[in-house]
Parts: sequence; C-alpha cells; structure tokens
Amino acid sequence: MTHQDGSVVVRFAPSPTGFLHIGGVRTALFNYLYARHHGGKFRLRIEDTDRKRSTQAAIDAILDGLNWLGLGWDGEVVYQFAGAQRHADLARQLLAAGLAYHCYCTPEELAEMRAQAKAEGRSFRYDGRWRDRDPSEAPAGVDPVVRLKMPRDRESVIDDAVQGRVTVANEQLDDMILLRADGTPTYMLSVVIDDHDMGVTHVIRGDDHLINAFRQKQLFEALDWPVPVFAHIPLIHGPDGAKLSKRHGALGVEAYRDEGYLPEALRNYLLRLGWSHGDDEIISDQQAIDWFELSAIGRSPARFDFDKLASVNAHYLQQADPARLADLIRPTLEEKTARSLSGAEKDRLVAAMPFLTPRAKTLVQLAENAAFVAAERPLSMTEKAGSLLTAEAKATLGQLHSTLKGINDWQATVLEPAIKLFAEEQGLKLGKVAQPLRAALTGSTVSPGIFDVLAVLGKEEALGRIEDQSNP
RNA sequence: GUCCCCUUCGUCUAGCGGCCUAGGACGCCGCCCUCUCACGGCGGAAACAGGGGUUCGAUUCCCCUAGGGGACGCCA
Repeated sequence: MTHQDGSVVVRFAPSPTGFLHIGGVRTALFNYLYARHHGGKFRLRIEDTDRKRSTQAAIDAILDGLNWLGLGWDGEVVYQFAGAQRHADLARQLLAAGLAYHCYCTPEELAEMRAQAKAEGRSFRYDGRWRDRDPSEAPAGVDPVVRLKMPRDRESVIDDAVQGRVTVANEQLDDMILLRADGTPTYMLSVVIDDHDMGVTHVIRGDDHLINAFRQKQLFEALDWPVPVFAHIPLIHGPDGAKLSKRHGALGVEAYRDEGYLPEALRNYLLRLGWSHGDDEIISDQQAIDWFELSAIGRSPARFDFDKLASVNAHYLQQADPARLADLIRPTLEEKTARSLSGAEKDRLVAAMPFLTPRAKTLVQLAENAAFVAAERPLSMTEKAGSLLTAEAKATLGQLHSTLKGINDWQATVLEPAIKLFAEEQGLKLGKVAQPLRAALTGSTVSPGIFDVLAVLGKEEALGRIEDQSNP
C-alpha cells in the first residue's frame, strides 16, 4: 500500500466526449500536484473506448487545455483504444479460467429487468442468470457479452485516501460487463488493464467513480495484479449547489481563458476549492507542490464561486510581468482598432500596466481599461466624458496646454506639482482640471491617476489629445 | 426507490476534546485615503443543521432524524 517517493505514478484519464470542464481540470491538478510532490510521474490517458462519442476535437481541447494550464504530463499520451486487442484477450483469458462468463441477455431483456426492479422499489442489479448456465442453452442469434464473476455474499472494503474506509455489500455489485456483444472492451475492463500496464500506483479521480472502484478492485484481483491506492475527490457544484451545468461553471477551460483568467489564478483557486493548508489563500506553484497531500482534501462537495476566482485572478494580475500582460491583451486592442499597434503604443501599453492592473480583475477588463493607450486622435468620447467638456472646461484645457508645453521633464512627479499649481493659479479645485483633462486624454471619466496617464502617453501624444479638446 | 458519501458565517475554509467570547479569505456594509475608478488601510454584520448519548468538558467521538450530493448503462 505504501509507495516510495519516485515510484508514484498517477494519471489523468478524461474521455474525449466533450470539452475539458472545470471539474476535470481540478482532478488533473490534484494528480499533477501529487506526482510532483512525490517526484513521481503524471501520465495522461485518453479514454476513447466509446468510438461513437469520442472526437478529435475533444482530444485537442483536452491537450490544449492542459497545456494552457501548465499541467504538463510525463511521457507519451496513451490512447486507450489502442490497447483494445490486449484488453479483449485478457477478458477471454478470464473466460477460459472460469472467472468470467458469457451472458446472453438482450438489451431488451435487461430493460425489462430494470423496469421491474424500479416498480418494486429495488435498485437494479443484473441477477447473474447466465453465470452458471450451460452455454448450450444459449439462444440462437444473440451475441453474448462477457461478464466478470463478482463475489455474491459478504462485503468489500476500500481504504480510500480521501473518503476513508468505505464498505459495500457485495450484493450491491453485479457482474460487470467486460466485453460488449460486438467484442469490444468496456471502460471497466480497459481502465484496470491500462492502469496496471502503466504502473499506476494511485488512482485520483472524481467521486462519481467510487462504486466503480469496488468493481475494478475485483478485476485487479481476478487478474492477480496489485490494487492501486484509490483517492476519490468530491465533485464541484455550481453556485446554487446543484450539479455544475453549462449555466454556471461547466464550461470548457477555454471559456475561462477567454474570460480573461490567468492559468496560475485558476490553479490557485481550484486548489483551494476543497483543499486547504491552514489559512493560506495565495499559494505559489512551489508551495502547492511542497504542501499538497491527499489527506487535506475535504470530503464534501464545494461550490464554485466566481467572485472568489475573480479576486484571486486580480491578485495574480498585479503580480504578473507587465510585458506578458501587454502581449496577452494586445490582440484584443488590435482587433478593436483594426490595425497593428505601433512600437510606441506597445511601449506605452507596458508602461501603463502598473496603473491598469489594480483596476482589473480579468484580462478582458484590463484590455477595456487599456483601450485609451492605443486610441486614435481625435478621441471619441463617452457620453459622460463629453458632457464634462463644457466651454469653460475647454478654455481651461487650452490654458493648461500652454503651461504643459513648457515642461520638458515629462514625468508624473514633475507634472503633478505643475498641474496642482496651475489649478491653484486658476482658482480651481484640482478636480475641475483633472476631470476634463481625463476626458481629453482617455475619452472617459474613469482611468488611472491623471498624472500617470499623462506620463504614459508621452508629451507629444498627450498635448495633441489636449489640443483636440481645447478652445483657443 | 436502493446503496454510498457529506453537513462550521451567503461561499471557500481553519478547527483534529479544554487554546473557541469559533479564526482567515471572497462577497456585503461603514469609515479613511483621493483628480475619477480602483488598489490599499481600519472597523462591522454573518456559522458549529436538529435531537439524543459518551465525557469533568463537546464544533471536535458515537447514534438517530432532517437536508444535500453521488452511483444505480453493452457511457466513461
């Protein structure tokens, strides 16, 4: 049961039937962290045994999503379907050993049994009617499935690394299907074989697989293989407590990227959702690796809280390298202006970052707030900004223009006292000068501190924008 | 319905029998800072689901009830 550090192997095993949703991301994160913490391997396996529903688009979304999040996996990606032949062979081996059997029940027959169980208020379990029946009684024209013989009495126990000791009566576990009627292996068969073949020591996955663990344990034992440690983590719920749906959080990771969340922020938020290390909230990647342990994972499902995610994101936005942020939002700005940004504009964008990040929670907001940097003269005004530019205000701007023109050391620490003095001389409160100036410079009533805006824009551009809105 | 799991502020959580007049974070409210909006600083409201036990002592251990979630596919 115990594994030496370095020998730990975990895997993230999504099925490529849809986007990589947030719950899957958290599962991947926990696996990744566990592997890194122990110096082990984090493998990626695509569970594509359901040929009808698996798509290349979904596979791409998973790979792209993990890469974007920085959850790099070790070794080659394993495609489960590639092992179908071996999986089927092993099932037949079990058949030959008498540990599995052919079941000739038709889907219709099973549906009937299910309906009856429901009517009687029982939970449906296949009754094993073909378990000991002679194959000679097999009906003609029915392709059989292969089922594993599960123990029929007593109970099974799993010491789950998150859930603790869980006990289930064996009568709750029916004989699971290993091979479909068409001879293809089911997920239940393939996971066990792949996990064994890949040397997986710890299976860390969603809570919804807990009951499956009991069946899979049985298969491991039938194959005479060591059973890995299981760790079933609680699912994530939407803000309303219900299962995550498209309405709230069950979006693909790319949706979070598009909404302007930084991967490190999403990692930090997801780590803290259902896992804790005392009162720590902001956790670096290194700390996450150092501190992560399965026993600290909570057992109750947690709700996804967008406000908190935004708050964590705001923190990382302020920490981030200005040049990186400028690169991230530049495409948005260029799309808006329908042209490439000039070198000067790019420099201004980087220079403006320290003043822009405290005002944004997402990259989307950051880009909106940064729009003035690349705006073209004459600036278009928001309604509020326009109403600020009264005849008097324009006159004031005209006078300010001449004052500013004489300043050569164009930086905030110089501009601030100069403008305050100007306001004083004009008998105006600073706001009376600053607000029209802000409108002229940004086209808006909301922006970073006006002296910083001035400095970021540079003398020539700033004076030009002021002139555009001035009365002589 | 059956089985399994869960239950501390609105949300994420700290707490692993006495340190708890229950702490932190997000959100919310108020004040300060202030050229706008933010950031920041200070302060505030806000929780141990209910009932039984065990114990000198329960948020912490046990049982029951209620509520929530998950599973019940020839899907994964």
